[in-house]
Amino acid sequence: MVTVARVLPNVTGLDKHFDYVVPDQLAAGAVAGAVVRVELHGRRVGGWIVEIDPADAHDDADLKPIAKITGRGPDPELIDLADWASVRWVGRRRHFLQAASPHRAVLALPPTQRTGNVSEPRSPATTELLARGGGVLRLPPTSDPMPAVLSAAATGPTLVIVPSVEQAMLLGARLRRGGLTVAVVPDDWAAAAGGVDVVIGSRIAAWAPCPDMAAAVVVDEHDEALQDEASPTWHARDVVIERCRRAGAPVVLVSPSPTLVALEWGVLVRPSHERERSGWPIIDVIDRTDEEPWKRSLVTSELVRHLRDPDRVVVCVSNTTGRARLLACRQCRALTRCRRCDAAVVLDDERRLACLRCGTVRPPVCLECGAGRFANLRPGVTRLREELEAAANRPAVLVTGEGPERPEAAGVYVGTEAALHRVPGADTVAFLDFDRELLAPRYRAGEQAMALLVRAARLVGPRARGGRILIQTFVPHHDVVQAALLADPGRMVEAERSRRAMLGLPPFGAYAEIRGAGSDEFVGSVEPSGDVVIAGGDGDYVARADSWTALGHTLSTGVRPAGSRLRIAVDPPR
DNA sequence: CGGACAAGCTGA
DNA sequence: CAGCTTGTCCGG
Repeated sequence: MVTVARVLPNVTGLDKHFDYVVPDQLAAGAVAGAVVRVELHGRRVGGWIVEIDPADAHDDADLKPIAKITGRGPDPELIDLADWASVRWVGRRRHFLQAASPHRAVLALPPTQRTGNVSEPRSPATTELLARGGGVLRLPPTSDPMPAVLSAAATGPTLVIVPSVEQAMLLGARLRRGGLTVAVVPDDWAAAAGGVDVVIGSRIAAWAPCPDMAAAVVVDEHDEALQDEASPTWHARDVVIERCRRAGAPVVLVSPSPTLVALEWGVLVRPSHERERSGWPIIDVIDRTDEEPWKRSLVTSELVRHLRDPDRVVVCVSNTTGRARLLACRQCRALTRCRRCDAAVVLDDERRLACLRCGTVRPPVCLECGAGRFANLRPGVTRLREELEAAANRPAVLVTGEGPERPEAAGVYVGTEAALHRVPGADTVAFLDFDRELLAPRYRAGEQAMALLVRAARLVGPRARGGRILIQTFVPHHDVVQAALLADPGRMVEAERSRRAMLGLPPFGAYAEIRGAGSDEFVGSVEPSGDVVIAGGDGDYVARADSWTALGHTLSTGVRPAGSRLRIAVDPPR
């Protein structure tokens, strides 16, 4: 009786498994998840054992032997999770198994190093949520997630996801100083697999080993960095939720402004309004409808007053990279908005007003006053820095994605969103043209705009330390603006919920974009089923369904044409 | 994916 | 019909 191992080769474009014989001398390491090398079509390729002695094994006597066991890989639970994710995000299993594997070969695991030492103050709210089986914890932007993580770690081995590698290293170091054993993945993959108190990392940690996992914490659940922007567009929050559901472990999603997906998934616990308010900076809303829109100046008198304060470091943010143009009625000054979904609309080639978010098209007539002439409010690009420098009477430094990682020190910075990442500290953040974020033609625009405010809040600090955010907008009563102003992110939820429910958008529906060379053939090969609707044409499609499983299973029946550069993006962030 | 091989095309 | 290109299939 020979042992047969089913192997998934780590070869791009091939998502099939093959059976091999396990030679006696390799029997010890030939377990499900092991990283191996096998001969395939005359070449040595890497791969993973996905199953030992499968029931439907290739029964030919001439199976080739496994050539080598390279090292450890994902446990069987993670292999199953990769199968689930390959349907959920219509990706190849290989992609997820790679995420679940160490970067360098791991031959043996270090011994378990668990202390269970949790000494520092914890978060009673987290403890309560964990006891209830998990949920959503809203914390103001300037408060520390560490107590929540400690509360989880007090229950046993804990998986922690944070948005960036730097945050993982920082929080990991703090947890170590607190006496816990910590594996920062992917570097400490072997230690994580051996067993530690806390396994922590960026989104890839959703796939990290965490034996006997007792709980998981996702820090900054709203952060876009938790989703892979390349296809498959998997989201670490959703992977962790499914992983913990299977393992019977509770998850706590922590965020200053939880997404609608999180709020639909679990119960919300939030701090007292006083505590939440004190954790936000002061928000000043500058209503731009007070000015003449065709003057196009982003340099308002209120902004100038702040720029001229020599004691404050001011960061001015204006995202000029976006394509969406902003129009206002020349007669009544009202911003042109979509009648159906409220997003900003643009003039298309046929001089109609087109919504880039929901596709609704209407004649070029102002909804407020019926006039037919519009002013383009799109501001200038690099000239802005000069304008602000002149207005501020002190030097202003330009900060963009192309510039240096650390800009030279200055009192005034002007830049794109990158400035919020690169400027080391500030007293005031001014969003010169917040409507571009707020009304962007993406269904998550509101949440993404709120995420920018959260980032700005962390840069300037809480109101007690003088932290201040200026928001220049034509829509001062927008839910997102009001939510920030009142330090109550819950205020933006209801409107968002009903809009998404009406349009069948996540979490009330599932959708995916299919585009690129080969998409016409792919869409033609999909077997229609259930409520899945695919619309579009000419290499650009949108598929919709009531649920992710229906969508994923249906799209998985599609055949990717050989050599196609097809991109299937399930719930893409942008 | 990338090699093998079959079918299709060309020029003598 | 050799010699070459193009396309499709398959791998254990």
